[in-house]
Amino acid sequence: MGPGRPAAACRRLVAGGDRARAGAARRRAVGGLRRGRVQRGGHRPGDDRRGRAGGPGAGGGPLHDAAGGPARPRLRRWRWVGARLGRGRRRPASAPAPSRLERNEREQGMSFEAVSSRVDFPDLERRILDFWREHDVFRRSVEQRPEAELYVFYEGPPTANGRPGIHHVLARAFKDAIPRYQTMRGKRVPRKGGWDTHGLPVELEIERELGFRSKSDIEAFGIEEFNRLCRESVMRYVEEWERMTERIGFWIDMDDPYITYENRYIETAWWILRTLWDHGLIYESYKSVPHCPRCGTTLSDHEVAQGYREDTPDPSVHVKFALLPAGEQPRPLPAALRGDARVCLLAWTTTPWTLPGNTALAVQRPADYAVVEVAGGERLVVAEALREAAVGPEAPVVAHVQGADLVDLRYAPLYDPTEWGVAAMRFAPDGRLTSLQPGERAPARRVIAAEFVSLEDGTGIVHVAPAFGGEDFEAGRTQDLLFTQPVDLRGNMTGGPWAGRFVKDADAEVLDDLRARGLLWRAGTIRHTYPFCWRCQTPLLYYAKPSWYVRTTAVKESLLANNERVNWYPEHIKHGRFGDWLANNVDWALSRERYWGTPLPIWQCGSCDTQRCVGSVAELRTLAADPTQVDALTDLHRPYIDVVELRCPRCGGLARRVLDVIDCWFDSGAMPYAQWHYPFENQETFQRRFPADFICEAVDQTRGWFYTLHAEATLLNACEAVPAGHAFRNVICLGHILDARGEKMSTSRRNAVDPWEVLDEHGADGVRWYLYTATPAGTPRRFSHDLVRESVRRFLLTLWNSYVFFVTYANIDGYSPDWPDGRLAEIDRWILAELQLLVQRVTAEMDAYNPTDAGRAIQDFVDDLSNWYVRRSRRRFWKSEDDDDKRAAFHTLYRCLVTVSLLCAPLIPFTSEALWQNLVRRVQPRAAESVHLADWPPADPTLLDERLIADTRLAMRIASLGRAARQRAGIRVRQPLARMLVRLRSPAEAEGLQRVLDQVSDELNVREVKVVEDESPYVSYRVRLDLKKLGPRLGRELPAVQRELAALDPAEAVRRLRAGRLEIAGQQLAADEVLVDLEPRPGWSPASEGGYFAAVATEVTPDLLEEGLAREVTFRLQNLRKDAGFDVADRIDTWWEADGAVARALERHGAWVAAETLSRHFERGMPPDGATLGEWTVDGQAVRAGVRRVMASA
RNA sequence: GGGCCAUUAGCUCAGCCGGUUAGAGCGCAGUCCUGAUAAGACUGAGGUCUCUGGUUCGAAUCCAGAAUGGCCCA
Repeated sequence: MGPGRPAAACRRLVAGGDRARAGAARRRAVGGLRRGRVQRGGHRPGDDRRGRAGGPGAGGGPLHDAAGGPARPRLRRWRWVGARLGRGRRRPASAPAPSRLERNEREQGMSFEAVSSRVDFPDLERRILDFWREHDVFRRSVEQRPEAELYVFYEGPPTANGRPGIHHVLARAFKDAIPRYQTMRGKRVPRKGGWDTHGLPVELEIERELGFRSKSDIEAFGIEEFNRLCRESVMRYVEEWERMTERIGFWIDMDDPYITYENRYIETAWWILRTLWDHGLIYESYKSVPHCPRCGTTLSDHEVAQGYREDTPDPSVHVKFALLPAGEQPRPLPAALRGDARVCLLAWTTTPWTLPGNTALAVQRPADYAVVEVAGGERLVVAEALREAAVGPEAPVVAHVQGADLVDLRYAPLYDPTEWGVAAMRFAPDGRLTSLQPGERAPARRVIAAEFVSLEDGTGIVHVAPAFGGEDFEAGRTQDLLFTQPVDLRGNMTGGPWAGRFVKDADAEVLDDLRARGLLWRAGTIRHTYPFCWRCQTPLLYYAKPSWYVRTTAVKESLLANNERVNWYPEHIKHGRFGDWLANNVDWALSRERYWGTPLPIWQCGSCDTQRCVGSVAELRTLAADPTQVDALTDLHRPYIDVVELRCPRCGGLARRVLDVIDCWFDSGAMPYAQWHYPFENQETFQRRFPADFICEAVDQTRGWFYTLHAEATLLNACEAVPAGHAFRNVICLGHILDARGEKMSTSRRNAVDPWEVLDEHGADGVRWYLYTATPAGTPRRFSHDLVRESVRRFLLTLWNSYVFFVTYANIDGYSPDWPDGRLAEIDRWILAELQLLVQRVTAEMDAYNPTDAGRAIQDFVDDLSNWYVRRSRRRFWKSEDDDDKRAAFHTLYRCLVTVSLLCAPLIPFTSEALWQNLVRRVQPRAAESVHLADWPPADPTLLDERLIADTRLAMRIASLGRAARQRAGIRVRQPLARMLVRLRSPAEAEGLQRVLDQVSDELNVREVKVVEDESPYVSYRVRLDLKKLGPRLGRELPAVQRELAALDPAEAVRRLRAGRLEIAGQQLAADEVLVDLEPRPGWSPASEGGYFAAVATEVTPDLLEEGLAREVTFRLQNLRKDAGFDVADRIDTWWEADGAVARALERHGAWVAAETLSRHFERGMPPDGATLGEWTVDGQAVRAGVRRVMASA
């Protein structure tokens, strides 16, 4: 028997005896597990082998019994949560007296409910959900924390107009993690749900269902019924949202949510508007606005921002505007433009349909314009800088003029809509548009100078149509241009040959017409970025019309200043995307000419035009011409509110409401106030819960909710109506989930992944874990089943298996956390040190709103726990003596698992709960009833040992080197080797490795690991400079030193270096400034990496060989046991037949093999009938064996 | 046209306050280990660290420019 083996052998023998004593309970636990495997897996290969090997007798006796025959009732292992919860249901939550069943199990040593490694996470999660529901865990987790320790979370209301997609799961997963964490940190985190119910999306859904094509369809149908349908449709989706929300474990109070369509919510919105109105921050203006012709409404800036589409094809046309003859000009023509030939100004446009609205051409005053001659003697005027691009290089230039020379010249209109019956209008001195009075002369169409004219594309001459573009409108107002609007709000031409045509459809016909008239110079197609309606995908038109605005530009500086108080994650959003947005702030277009939304509370007098803003229902009643109309209102929406007329306080006339509703984004930004019906109710609650500590949404909300929240807070704060100018202190800004093609997922694009499919297959925790750890919150991520599956396997299953391992052996030994302490082994102190590091790290990351790195740290820890701690410690759990070492191992693993379940709780609430219930709650009745009612674990600095962590990392690294060395020599690990040499990077490392050396030798199956400094007998050398140290010292001298060192004999260099007298190129080099690598010599199999060197002695002596063969046979026997379906703890009789070295090995190491395989008898000879047989070739020899289970005597 | 972010192995991602031979997981090939593990280890194949310049003794890392992609703005 080889050195070090006898003791292990003895321990194993005793272990077998001890297991036998553990009795029936254990067999129920572990044996049942085996049965479950067969049942769940169906027909498995192992069954076949067993049948063949065992022959006819295999069907009866103990085998039959163990395989799940009728002899024992089946255990409900898969329902452990349910079983546990079932009991919990019947007893008062606060009086956890152990049931008789529990006591029985305790007496039998069953500390924990048996669990299987073959876990069904979705099933497990459903049971946990039942548990939470029945024990009201969410509510209690909030209410058990002191009110004084408030942590405020705002729920960004989902738009309830569509089904939830996987991208919503992402947002809700992140929204959930932080509040759960803060709760465990002792904070009270109320989480009031909310629903965004208003707006175009909802209307569109109904329009689609009713088959409507325009607003007039709605009017004809009736606003009352239309809005009723809108309200109903919203409730339809809310239910599915609630289901998804619960399923993924997002804890939010959905029993008392704020709903933006409720009267009290609307009333708060009115209060906000009234407050702003009183401070002059609301105004009406006639402006060019982005208009959706299908929805028939203005879009706000941030709505437009949602809908830009790149690569949109549009006409790209150069159009000729003929100058009027000299006689009709207000001043003499420049010489270059005189003559008989027709002179045209060449303008470029991508919207031919706007040409009928043209009333001016703009040039840049200081720019140089060329006059070129083209076919037919016609002359074209175009900016010199763009001449070649616009008319080609071949056209001869006949003259140059300045932009200034062109200003004020008159040209012939391409079309004159006034002839089609379209009103001619002009701007009044106050900026408002007025129709021309009869007899009033219209402003002439002429050339103007403008700043916005580009010399980078087009022709340097810009077609101006004040009815459409924003710059055009402003030019019209400031330069007194004629205004004609030949297009209606539905985007149809209102007169002329194309009356009734949609503008985009009219484009081609306009071009045909111009071509026929010789006014088209060139027509092509351009692909550019163009805005579309963010919901209905109709191309937007810029259209001049009256609209209501919030004067956000008045508080721009405050918006910026208040942003400084917000922590953005990722940080770059703050001064990047969001900061830029604020810096480029424009007034908020507030009104919408729609139906399902918060009614704009502005009434205008029919006689004197006086406008007033109403800030509450009570005020409305006081002002109403007929207060009973207000009393009768049960719904503040249109059309009911529209009938309320006010008595004008100035002239006594009747005032009617301006029929608009407001931008639904304003609703969402009103949420901090409106969710409490502030200031009409809950003043104190509001004060305590403003601003929020935390919000979280996807990055598109920078222009959406993040902005509206921030803007309304700043505006109200500027009005001194609320105590802070920022609505949130910390915000996680999530990157989008992309589909397989890398495109953003969204309901409107209909490419969203169905979350149910993913949740049903992988479980919520798996999905959550993937979402947290795959990429940092702010970066976009692709989503696929495979990625989630991998995440589950890599982390959840690893954690689960460590947990199963613990429970299995804890039950065998009747472990209980109240066992006395053991004496910690180095490996225990190591994993506990790692655990402290983990606690610190996870705490810091969660404090920094970084679940990603928190999760990754946990994942790394669990990997170490499973693949080093548990793997290396297995035998310590098998040992039977109730000694210090075993207790230490159990306590250590227990502590790790419990702590991990706490650390994971905010991220994977289900699995954490499962661990907690079984590991903690079951054996410690006074512990928190749920992991989510427990406190966050503190780090224990006394357990933190950085040195030990470094030493163990080193041991792992050396073990890896050793495995590589074995691999290279082709010697399997089961074959013991005599020696391994290790050369480390420093004496300090050598010292550190000493205390973990036995982990290395055991892992590598070498009898001795020797750390050497002078490795010269075994190796040759290679030397390199330590650049990190020498770089700063030597600088430019470094390459020379490097050259000379390379020329030196390495062995000589090492000798001199160790003698402290290595001088190269005039530089004295210290021992730690040169790195020495080692190269192999015969008899040793080396491996080296990163300055470390290891070599195993490759000689296999007969002694070593025999021990290796004994191990080999042991391994085969263990597999045979497994195939036979024996329980881990079953004792067996073993017969074997072999010759030669194998026989010698088994004779010599028989006792050890017997102990390892729990063999009561280990005999050479023919196995009897009924034994399970195995036959193998080991070391070239045939080996046969048979095993038979010994009936338990208990 | 402008801004922000990204670009590292076939895929998903680390690394990035400059340092020697750039890593992990998945996938692939082979070998091994294993009575907790549907796991694990080792080896191999697979990288011009997007490109071009610059700074530096030294650049995946810092700087400038470009390209590509995503998001946002105009």
